[in-house]
Amino acid sequence: MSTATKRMNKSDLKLIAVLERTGGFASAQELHQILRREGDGIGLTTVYRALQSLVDDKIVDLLRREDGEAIYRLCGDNHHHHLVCKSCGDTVEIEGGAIEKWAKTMAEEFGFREVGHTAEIFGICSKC
Amino acid sequence: MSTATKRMNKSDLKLIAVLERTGGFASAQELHQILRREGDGIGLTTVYRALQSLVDDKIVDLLRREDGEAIYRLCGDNHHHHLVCKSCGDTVEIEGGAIEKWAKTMAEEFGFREVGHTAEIFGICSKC
DNA sequence: CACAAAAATGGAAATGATTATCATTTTCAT
DNA sequence: ATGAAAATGATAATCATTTCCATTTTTGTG
Ligand SMILES: [Zn+2]
Ligand SMILES: [Zn+2]
Ligand SMILES: [Zn+2]
Ligand SMILES: [Zn+2]
Repeated sequence: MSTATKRMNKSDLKLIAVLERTGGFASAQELHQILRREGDGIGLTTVYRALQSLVDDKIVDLLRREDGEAIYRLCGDNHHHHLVCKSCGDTVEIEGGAIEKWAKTMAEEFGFREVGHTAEIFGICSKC
Repeated sequence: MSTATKRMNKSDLKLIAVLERTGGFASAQELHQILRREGDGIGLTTVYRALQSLVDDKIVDLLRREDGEAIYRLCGDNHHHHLVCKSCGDTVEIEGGAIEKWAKTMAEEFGFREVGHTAEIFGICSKC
């Protein structure tokens, strides 16, 4: 059996730990700030490098915020979607069962692989 | 009959024309270069402004390249979603029947009104 | 342990897209 | 014509991400 040697340096592990702890998505800048706040003097460059390497190894997912900023999350995290109020900003986390199925079906139909998706709902909440 | 007042200035029309002519997606920088090459001295600022306005008016779609750069494309009037190849950028317009239902259901369940949604699927296409 | 080679690190500068400013020009209604 | 409002575009400012490069840490070997 060939061993898929994972080289995982200290920084990689740190980033994984933070991502586990925070859950969900975070940008490189945010992750860097969190680590700094916790007393870790890790450099921004290293954060970017570690994230890049984790993405290459398919350990974290890379998506984009609406403004184009890269955001990362641990692969395999059960993700959820959001229902956001355009007026007060209140947000509800919702399951996306139907979406997951839809994305998968569509991707298959058109022969896409390594598929991901984004989906958000926005409107005016009952309080507004 | 209510008048759907569309204010459409010269620059907006230029951008629409270029997008029609080129078809597919293009970034602001690319669109600017194309116009320049054709002898139009339009400024980059104006290109960004026009595109932003067209996006607001739902006349063009805004997506993201893999590197986060914004790309624009004329959008058909009927609401649809996209299946985008992360590698070559090829895009398939798809119907979102399941999504529409999901968004509506979720919104109702949580008492939201004036609801909209976004949903995109991305992956690697069969050619890549 | 000693020591050199390789890997990792991080500060500073460079890059590149997008946005903010602001003075000037064009459009428009009276 | 004429003043107000909208549009324009050059320039500077932002801000995330990359590059560079010098320094530090880790690792393998005798
Ligand atoms: Zn609300
Ligand atoms: Zn989902
Ligand atoms: Zn492709
Ligand atoms: Zn839809």
